[in-house]
Amino acid sequence: MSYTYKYPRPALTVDTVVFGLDVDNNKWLVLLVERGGEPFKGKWAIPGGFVNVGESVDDAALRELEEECGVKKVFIEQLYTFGAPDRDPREHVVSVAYLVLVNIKDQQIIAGSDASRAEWFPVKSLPKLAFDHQKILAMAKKRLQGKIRYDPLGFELLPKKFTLTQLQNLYETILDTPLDKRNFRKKVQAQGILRDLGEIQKNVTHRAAKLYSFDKRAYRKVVKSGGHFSF
Amino acid sequence: MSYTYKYPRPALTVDTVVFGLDVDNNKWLVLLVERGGEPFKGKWAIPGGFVNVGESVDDAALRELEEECGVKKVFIEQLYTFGAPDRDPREHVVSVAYLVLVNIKDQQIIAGSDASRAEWFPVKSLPKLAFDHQKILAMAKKRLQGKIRYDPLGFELLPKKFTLTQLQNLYETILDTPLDKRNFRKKVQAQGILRDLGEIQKNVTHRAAKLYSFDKRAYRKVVKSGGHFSF
DNA sequence: CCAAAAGTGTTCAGGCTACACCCATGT
DNA sequence: ACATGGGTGTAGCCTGAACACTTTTGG
Repeated sequence: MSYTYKYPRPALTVDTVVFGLDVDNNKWLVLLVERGGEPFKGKWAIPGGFVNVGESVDDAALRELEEECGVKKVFIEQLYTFGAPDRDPREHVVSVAYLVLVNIKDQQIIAGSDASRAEWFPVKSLPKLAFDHQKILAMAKKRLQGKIRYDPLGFELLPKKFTLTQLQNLYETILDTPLDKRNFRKKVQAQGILRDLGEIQKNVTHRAAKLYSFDKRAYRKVVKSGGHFSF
Repeated sequence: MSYTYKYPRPALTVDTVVFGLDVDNNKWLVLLVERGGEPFKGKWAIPGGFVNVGESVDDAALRELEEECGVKKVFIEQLYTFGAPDRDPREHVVSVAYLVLVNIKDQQIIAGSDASRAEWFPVKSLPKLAFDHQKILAMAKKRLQGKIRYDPLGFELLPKKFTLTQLQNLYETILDTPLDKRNFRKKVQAQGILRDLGEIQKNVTHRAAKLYSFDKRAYRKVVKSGGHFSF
């Protein structure tokens, strides 16, 4: 079976930049898949695939994520569309890139899937990537770094229950800069969007920290009343 | 002639939201074209058209802008990609939307072109739009309102030489909020990115204001030294 | 008792807001 | 002279930055 059109069409794909955080070692991670076929066979790439006709581009991104890496129920947001005609050596392929954030602990189900292997890499030491994926990834990094300051995205990378130190480590890791502990805590707590769970860490070899969760409800209230988040 | 593919492909288009500013009447304007054919014949729409194979998506946007409205040499930036399968009643059409800013005075060459009429509409009183163009326009408005605060985009909407009052009016018009004159001037001038041209307005019936231009060179210096613009 | 991380306040400087009057020009 | 917009300074407030010690817990 085949499909014919009056004018030629570029192919349309989605690519999903999936970020995670190694909370214990403070490493910013990205999920890559090894390409099983040409071109760039054996090279690492951002997961992605073709958009089906009749399927929204957003849905295609979600579908590919699940098919290729078993990733489900995640934060996803459109990043940018890459449309240079030579970005794929075979033909003109336009790709809509997405930024995806996951809590690694929830997603240990990764890797096993399709033909291709999936693996987490530290953003700071990446292999050479296929296509223009280096460029896409660079943009995704910049976007996250920019947006995390004024949008409570970061929580997507943490477990549901987290300590203030973990939250601070997250910001320090993504922004690649040290932050003052007291100032950080004051500022975060002043926002009124953390719920103190009344629980503490278990199995730590030192004073146990209080556990918090992100209070989405409170956050929406803040936004509605004209306020806004800023880490 | 026709083109055949193994799998069906969505069509790919670009849509360009072109904003202008009526400096004399402080009106935020958008350029629309009247559709000459079905669907939505006779309705107003955002200018746009199909992406050619072998042509980058950005280039397609520039080409359509010029073909359809005679708009040339402008600020352009990718906005978002709209990919719902039902956004065009004929078939699945994915559209990459662009945000375009022009100085109306430079672009009086508009309107005359292609088959379709082009016309400026005040953003505050728009006709019903074709397709999902209402949604695209809403997004473009929000993007400009958001970005104008921390990126010196606004200058693209003004003539090369402008007064501080015109600049303030621009911000008040786009942000839809009144601003304090003294504070505005202090803040803007503190950024050090305006060049005092040593000229004054002509043909005004009151004290003539000094003319300024945006100093791109100085701006880049500020950015390089870690600073940033904020209106 | 030692190691390791949790938790907590104050001071200072710079930026933001609010606010009102005189100036230059054309008619 | 008057109408119209152009142009200017100050004081209070709030926010952000710098900075060090005590507490809790497990080993």
